[in-house]
Amino acid sequence: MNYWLFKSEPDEFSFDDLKKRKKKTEPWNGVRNYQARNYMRDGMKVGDLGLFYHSNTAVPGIAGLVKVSKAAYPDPTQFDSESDYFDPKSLPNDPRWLMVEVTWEADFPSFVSLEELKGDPRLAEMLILRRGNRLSITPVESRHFERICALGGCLG
DNA sequence: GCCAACGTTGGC
DNA sequence: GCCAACGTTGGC
Repeated sequence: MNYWLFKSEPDEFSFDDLKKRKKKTEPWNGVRNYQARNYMRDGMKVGDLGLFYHSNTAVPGIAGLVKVSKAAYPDPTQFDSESDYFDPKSLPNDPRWLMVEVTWEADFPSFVSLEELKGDPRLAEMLILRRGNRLSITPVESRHFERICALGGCLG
């Protein structure tokens, strides 16, 4: 099993929004970065767990847990000229962008703020904490994942 | 294939 | 709203 971090701006789509979705599931569309796409394509398997991170908001941090419920497949928004995510250079017979689907898995009894993540020496090497990191999807080491779950009061 | 210019991200 | 950091673009 692999672990991941999914960034989302809560003003656009929050962890609570996910919980309110039908089947608590949402296609993770709109990823337009090759490295993030490759993580989805090459690394993500159904059943992998993810940390749902709120970015670009007053108190950034991790709101809860999601599970990858569908493996990578072509993101239809790349072919939709009405969509913000439309990519005229992507061809239907050779799609450039992929997405997975994520499903709500568990709330964190306590939100784990970015400040808290930064303050924990055990998490110092996390990709998300590296300067200038802007990837919307990053892999998470199991030791980091477990530590963050403990901070959030999840999974015993 | 270099690299300057540009647009975006995201914490603060 | 500022701005540092980064990815992408496109002229050469």
